[in-house]
Amino acid sequence: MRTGYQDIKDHILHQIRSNVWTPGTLLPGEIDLAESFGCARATVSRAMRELVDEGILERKRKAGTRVKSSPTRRAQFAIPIIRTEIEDTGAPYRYDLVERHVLPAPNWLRSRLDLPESASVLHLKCMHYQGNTPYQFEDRWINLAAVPQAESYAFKDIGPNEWLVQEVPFTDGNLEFSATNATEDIAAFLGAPVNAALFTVERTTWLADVSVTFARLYFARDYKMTTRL
Amino acid sequence: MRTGYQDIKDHILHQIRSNVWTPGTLLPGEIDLAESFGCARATVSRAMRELVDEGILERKRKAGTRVKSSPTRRAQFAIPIIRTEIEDTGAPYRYDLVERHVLPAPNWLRSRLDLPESASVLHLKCMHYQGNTPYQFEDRWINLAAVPQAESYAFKDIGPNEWLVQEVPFTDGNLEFSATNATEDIAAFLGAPVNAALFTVERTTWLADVSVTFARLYFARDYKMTTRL
DNA sequence: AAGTGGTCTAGACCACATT
DNA sequence: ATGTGGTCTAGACCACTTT
Repeated sequence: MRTGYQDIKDHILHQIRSNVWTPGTLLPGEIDLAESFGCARATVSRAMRELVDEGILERKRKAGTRVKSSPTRRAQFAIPIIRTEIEDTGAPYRYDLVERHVLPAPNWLRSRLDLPESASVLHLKCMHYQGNTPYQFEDRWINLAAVPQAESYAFKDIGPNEWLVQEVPFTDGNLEFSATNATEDIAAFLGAPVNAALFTVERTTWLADVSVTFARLYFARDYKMTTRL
Repeated sequence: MRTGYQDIKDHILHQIRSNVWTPGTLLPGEIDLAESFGCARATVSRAMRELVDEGILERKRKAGTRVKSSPTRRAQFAIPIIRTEIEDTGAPYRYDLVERHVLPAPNWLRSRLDLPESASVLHLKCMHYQGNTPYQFEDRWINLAAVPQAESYAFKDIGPNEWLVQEVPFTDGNLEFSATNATEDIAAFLGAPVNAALFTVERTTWLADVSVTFARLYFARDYKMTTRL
């Protein structure tokens, strides 16, 4: 069998794991490695490039390739559609629209989404259930200038999360994870005591230079988001 | 200038963003695209492969390449060394060891780390400050069977996080993000009211089949972890 | 100036999933 | 059986960074 880029990745990882190549170590150059593996330089190159992507190695021209000293391993996690996430647990998914209003964008939202003073937004409050258990409370704001068709959509059966994903492409976004003490309102919706610590995700998405939507997602008590390193 | 893989990525992303290629659309094959761009197939291949890695496209042999219908874009975030994270803000970093004990592993930890009944662990409580402001309370458990040299290390000046990163390689790990109500103890350390919602990270790391360490990190109030999509 | 990684090419063969 | 992506090669030239 021929030596593939995956074999080289494995070999490098093995050297690191067995402490042969410790953080900071300078690895042999691509040409040397290619020779010792008996493969083309491009193959070594791909292996090393992927290890850089995975946060294991650092490369600089002329300086060579080193084992990253603070292995800033990048955790990746997917942002699933909530319906899928719940259905994957085997439980039925249920969605409820709690409130729906069109209104002028409040100031805090205007500054967050960089909206003009005249901006009009659609504000939705929704509940997502796992079976009969409250799962997430969604506080969603949609920029009607960017997504005018949202104004005529009821969101009675399909949540804004899912609808937006299908309807509107986006180019950029950011996520903020934090913890929030449950207000009376939200506590009631989620069936949690007032002041319970809730895992909270705030998400903003943009289509090029235009902000599309902002959402605050409050998860039920004891929710944990998990990811692998 | 020659057409590079980055140009092709940009072009594909542009088609998607301008709704020419909507979710589900079948893209031309590599050979066709290579011809229309006037480049080698390998170049197109790399562009598409990276877009798959980024969660934009889906590929299946024989079936071709499609725009992913539920753009499960993967958020990536780095797990920095806390000292670096703080120093990057411009503020000085301060570390304090609060408690340090060697003890038999409690049951909950044994089951979490898959430790034998006789296992002995090092338990540390530490505080991390940003300037004089409490930043994070760290509750750390180290498997002394995996890291015997920890027993003789004082952790007075360097935190276990940083020490472990330099000292012990790891192969796997997982992260859990959640929200916790501050207990009296932790509230005092972090200067927060009792019951304040604290963003919490639980991290387990393994070296092959041996568990290395488990940590609970409680962040100060209002901490937000941010990442881009 | 020189050495390293970064990218591209043109061609080849392989592996897999559908037909 | 066929068509698609997946990978590899051998060589070339470029770009960056250090000396």
